[in-house]
Amino acid sequence: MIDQAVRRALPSLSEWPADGELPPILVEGTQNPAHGDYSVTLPLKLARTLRRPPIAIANELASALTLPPSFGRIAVAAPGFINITVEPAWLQSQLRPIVDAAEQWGKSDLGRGRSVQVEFVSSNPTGPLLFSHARGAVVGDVVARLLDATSFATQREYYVNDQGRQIRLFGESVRARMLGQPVPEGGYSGDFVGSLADEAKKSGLSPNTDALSELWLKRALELIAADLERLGIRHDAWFYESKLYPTDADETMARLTQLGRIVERDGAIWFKSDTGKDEVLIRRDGYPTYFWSDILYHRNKFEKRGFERVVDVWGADHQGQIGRVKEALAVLAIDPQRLSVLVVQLVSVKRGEESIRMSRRAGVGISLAEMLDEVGPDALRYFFLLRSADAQMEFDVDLARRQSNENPVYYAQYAHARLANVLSFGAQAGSAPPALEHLDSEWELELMRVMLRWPDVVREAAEALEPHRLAFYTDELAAAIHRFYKNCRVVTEDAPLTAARLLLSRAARTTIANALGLMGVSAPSRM
RNA sequence: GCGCCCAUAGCUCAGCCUGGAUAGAGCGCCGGGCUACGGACCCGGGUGCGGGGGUUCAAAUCCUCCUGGGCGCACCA
Repeated sequence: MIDQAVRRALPSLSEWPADGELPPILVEGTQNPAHGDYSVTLPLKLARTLRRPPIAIANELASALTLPPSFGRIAVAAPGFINITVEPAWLQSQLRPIVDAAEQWGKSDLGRGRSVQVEFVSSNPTGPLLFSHARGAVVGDVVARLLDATSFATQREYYVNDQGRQIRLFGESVRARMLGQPVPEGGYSGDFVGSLADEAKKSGLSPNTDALSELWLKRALELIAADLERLGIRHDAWFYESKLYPTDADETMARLTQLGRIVERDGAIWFKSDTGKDEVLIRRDGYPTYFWSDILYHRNKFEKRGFERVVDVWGADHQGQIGRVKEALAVLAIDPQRLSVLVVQLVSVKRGEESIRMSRRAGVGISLAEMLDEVGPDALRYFFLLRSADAQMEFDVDLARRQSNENPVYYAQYAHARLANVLSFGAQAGSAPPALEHLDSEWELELMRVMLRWPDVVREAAEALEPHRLAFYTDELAAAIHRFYKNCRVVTEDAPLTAARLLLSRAARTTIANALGLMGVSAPSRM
């Protein structure tokens, strides 16, 4: 709204700046409340191109700036800021709409129904999920929730590697176990293999490798889905790699051959890259490489299924593949910009004084289920969301399982529980028309200001694909709620004031419930 | 050697994309706070942008070099 007002006022400047010279963001929030709620730094930025003192530009722009009458006050500050302070009356008038919007509060039509796919987890179905998969799972899920909340038609997909040499090893490993033979080279051992062998024997399944591979896949995916379910995650689609053969593969191979991108060498089939580093697509032994199936899979997403955008959530150890997948897309005349790859950095686990790195190569296997037993889904999710995905992080198990003020997830949940409690306590208070104008203490005004940022937070987090912004916002909101609660008695003898504070409490509860909800963290009414 | 990520308070991390007015939060530490809706709370206390150049009226933020950590660079998965 303010942004538009600024844009409308611009033509009044004696020297109208070219549109292309305008920065994308004209209005920003201030850090210091003394400067008001919003500030416009445009005069400072324009000073150079207009060759005029910034303060003069600020004065001219400010005098042309018209805001809705009750909205706020405009002031110019040296060396060329335009500051805007929102009026309490305007803040107070926003409470009822928030309560009425309920779970819609914060949602927007940013995406306007455009289709986007979020592909995440997609871990090889070797068995139950490991803790090392959890971060990507949470990040992907919350990205999908953000896209849902901003009106994208979102699909959550899990890509299943059910093709290639590994899948044969599954069956061979179970077969070996059934027959009491040694584990095949590169094969698997352990509880999962044992239980599958038992199941096959009981059901009278013959030790046939293909059938056992199929059984493995089925059971492994069930376990994975169950682990994800406990984390509050459900995929809309499970896409099997084997679906890409032979049709997609043949079509794509024909296209690339026609484009002169295919070369045969040393018995293998290669992709000719502009980088000078060619990549194998089909190995000498006839099995496709991951690169080849990645190409087929992404072409399938864009061309066959018509997603406008695709978000892939990958682990840091797959970073190197981004460039070549995008190159292949470009060669196939698919705009690589339509693919966003979120790289989630590695997590190490800290227990006591000991820190263990969860890299795939290190082969450290703490199962996700085990960790969920220990810390629960809420703490797990919230901890991952308290870091930006592109920073390595340390997961402190002792802290996550601690039920005390040291654990940040309780701070936010407690704020919600407090509001729920005061609302049920206040329900007995008689109804009176709320005296909104009495919500004028610093704590009440601050709480309203924080609440009203919520839709911007959702939109910006969705645009940037940065779910951690939700967690930081939630923490800020919870702080404002706690301060309000401590300093403003809600239920009092003063009925109109009580009604007003109850309305504020309802609006705040709506906001924090929606914030926790978008993160997939529960919002308990008592704890 | 090449590519990507990271380096901000004692610790764990936001802020960087889109430069702006005294750089933030949690934990830990010290000191305070309940006659009333839940003390898992609130209030006060402070030290910091890894280093060097550069661009700019203005740099944690942009460019560059360096240092230190992580992950890749397979006819592995």
